[in-house]
This record gives sequence, C-alpha cells and structure tokens, in this order.
Amino acid sequence: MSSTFALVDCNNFYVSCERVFNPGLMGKPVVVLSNNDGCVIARSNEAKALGIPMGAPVFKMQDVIKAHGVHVYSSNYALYGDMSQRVMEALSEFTPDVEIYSIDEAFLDLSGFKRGDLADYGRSIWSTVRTWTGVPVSVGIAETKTLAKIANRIAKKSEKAQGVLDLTKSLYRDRALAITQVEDIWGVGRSYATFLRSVGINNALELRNAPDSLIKKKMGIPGLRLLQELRGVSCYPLEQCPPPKNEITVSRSFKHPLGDRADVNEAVAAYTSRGAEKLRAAHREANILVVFLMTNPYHRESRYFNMKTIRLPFSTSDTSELIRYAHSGLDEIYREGYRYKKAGVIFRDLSSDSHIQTTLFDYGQKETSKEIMRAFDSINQRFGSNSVRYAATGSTRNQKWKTVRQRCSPSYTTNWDQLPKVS
DNA sequence: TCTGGGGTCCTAGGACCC
DNA sequence: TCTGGGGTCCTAGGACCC
Repeated sequence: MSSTFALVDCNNFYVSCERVFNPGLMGKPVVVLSNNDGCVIARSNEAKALGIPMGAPVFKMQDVIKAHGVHVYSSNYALYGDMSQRVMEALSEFTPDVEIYSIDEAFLDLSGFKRGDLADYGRSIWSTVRTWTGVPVSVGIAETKTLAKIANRIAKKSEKAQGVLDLTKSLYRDRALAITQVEDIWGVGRSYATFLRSVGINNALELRNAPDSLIKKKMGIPGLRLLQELRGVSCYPLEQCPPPKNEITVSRSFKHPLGDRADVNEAVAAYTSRGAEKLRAAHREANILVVFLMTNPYHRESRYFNMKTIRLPFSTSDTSELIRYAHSGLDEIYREGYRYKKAGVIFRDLSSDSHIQTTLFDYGQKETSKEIMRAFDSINQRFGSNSVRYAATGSTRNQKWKTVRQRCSPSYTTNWDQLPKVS
C-alpha cells in the first residue's frame, strides 16, 4: 500500500505569533530578527513584498524599514516555543501519527485515509489550527514527504488552493512539479541547484525524469533518495520519537567583539553551563568536548578561527567539570591581540546517563555530582533559569558578551507578569 | 558601527592495525 | 622489474535542513 503524508507548516510563524497578541500588526509589514537583533529571520508577506530577503542584516535594510514603517521585533523564543506546542496539540487531534519536524512544521501520516477525503481533511486541519491558536497554516498532502513539501509550498502561494493542496491525484502532480523550481525542492540547496541548472534540469519534473547515474555522481545517496521521493516512492518514514541526540552545541555571537580573555572565559563558561543543562535534560553525557573561538568572518583583516577537541576521561554532564575542560581547551587556542566575535562549545559522542561508566574509585564522587546537578536543575526550574549560576559565568551586571534583544515583545503566554491585558 | 543558532548526514583522507 | 588488502577510527569539510 502506498503511503500518504500531510505536511502542516505555519505561515511566517514568528510573525504570526506576534500578530496573535498584537492584531494591529495584521496586514502590515513585520519582521522578526535573530539574536543580537542581527538578521531578518521571519517576514510577513507584506515585508516579503517590499523585497526584504531572508537572512538580510538589518542594518542594510534600514532604509526600507524607515520608508515603509516596517514593524521590527527581536525574537521571543519563549513565546514561539509555547505557541508551537499549542499548534502541535491541535494537530494531534487529527491523528496520533505526528512527527514534529521543526518549531513550525509537522508531518502527519494519513496512510489509512481514503484518497477522496484527503482534501476535506486538510481543510479541517487548516481551520482548526487557525481557530484554536490564531496561527495560519498551509497543508500539503502527497505520497512522500518531499512531494508533501512541494504541495505545501504551492498551497501557501496559490490563491486558488486556499492553503490546502492534495497532490495524491496524479492529474495535478506533474503540473505541480513543473512549476517548482529546483532551488525550491526540499534537499536542494544552492550548490546542488547550480549543478542541476548547469545540466539543464530546471524544475522538479525535469529532476524526477533525470537519469539516476547523473544525479548520483554529484549528489550521492541523498540524491538518489530525492529522485525516488519525487517519483512517489517514500524513502523517509514518519519519525515519531526522534532518535537520541548525537551532538549538542551552544554558541553565540557577541554584540561587540571581545578583546579581553576574562570576558571570553565567562562566555565560554556560560555556554558550557547551558550545554550541560541541555545534556541533563536529554539524559545524555558527553565523552568529547569541543571549544571554539573566532573573530568576525566578515572582516578580512586579522581573521582567526580555532577549535580544540578534548576527549574526556569518562562521560559526564557535570557543569563544573565541563567548565574546567572547556577552559583548559581555551588555554590552547586563545591568542592575545584578536577581537573575538563568537565562541561556543560542542558536546559529542554522547552516551546515555543511565549506565555509570567510571572507575570504582570515582563512583562515590559521581553520585555526589549527580545529586548536586539535580538540585541545581530543580531550583532553576522552579525559580526561573539562572536563579543559581556558576561563578565562572560572571556577574550579571558586567556580562559584556550577553546577547542583546532590544525590541522584544512580552512573554504573553509563559510569564504571569506579562500576560496580555484586556481593557 | 551593525551580518543567528543548532542540527544531521555523507565523503574523503590519514593513521594505525592485522 | 615487480612493493597487499582491508578494516576501524578519527577529523575535516561540504552539503543540506529549519
């Protein structure tokens, strides 16, 4: 039996979240910025129409923003994360087989459903999510995830589709593929798109009909899978419980470059501490710690990048231990005389925290460390993150490396003090 | 002056071992 | 003259996704 997937994707998600709590933004150009208010990472349709590209540095867009009164927001992840949960809960009403693919997208397995009813079902999903959460979505339905992506994209853009497109009827499929340019296909990025165009493949239909050997040569196994998916043969099944993480990264750019070792030390300690929290939340421990450091890559002169990989003697998620290793790695890569723009830590080769892998002598110590970490996490959970912190992360008043968010909306749904007020 | 963050998968090449 | 073959582990880098 062939499979059927629906892809439900929130329209301009971050902007839509802002609009739910500030309806005055409806119909107006709105953008949401990345950390440090650096780049544009979400745009309303009106902002797209003004030619503001995805990822554009905001300082380059100042003229357009001023001229058209574009509303600008810092990203408010507490709000978006919470809204995302509400959307996903609404989706789970329609089938238990939901894969949360990203903060604003989910795949639904609709394989058991009758073909003729799919579009109606899609419309029902569309209106339910909108009514329950206020967030507009698009729904694409097809035999594979890749085709569902294509259907979704057309559903979002076409007036006629009204937010829902069912491609399981082969009548429409070839036409849909023909109007989908190669760079808009899931799995085709800039470099593959350039290659495909260079061999005369310009849209998804031409790609589907291309010879396997040609694609395999340049795009490898993933390329072959892509061909199969376009032909309606599903290669990517629904993944409901995501496999355990293999890697955890915490890194940030600094608003202003740092030339002082003490500041970089603090930042690295803070990122390590956050990473250790993520490890414990995922019930994982790290065997490898990587610390890295870089100057501003957009500035040609005096560029520096370096990283140090450290294999830990045994796996751990203990904050103070990890900070010690991160600092010792930093010792080896830190060079005086540079102004650093970004640093980070990566935990690799993660193992489960359920088995204790250490020497007999360390056993008692390990138990103590685990208890301290449990207490640390539960205090922060109860009283808000950073209620207790490690001294190495510096005094909050002087953290020069701290990310800046100057135009942030309130945490309407996750903070009692910031609930929306109706007057 | 001002340019995000966090992931995954795949491939190639070197070191090392038997 | 003729200089093996294969496996594993690691790292780096490239490609993609949101």
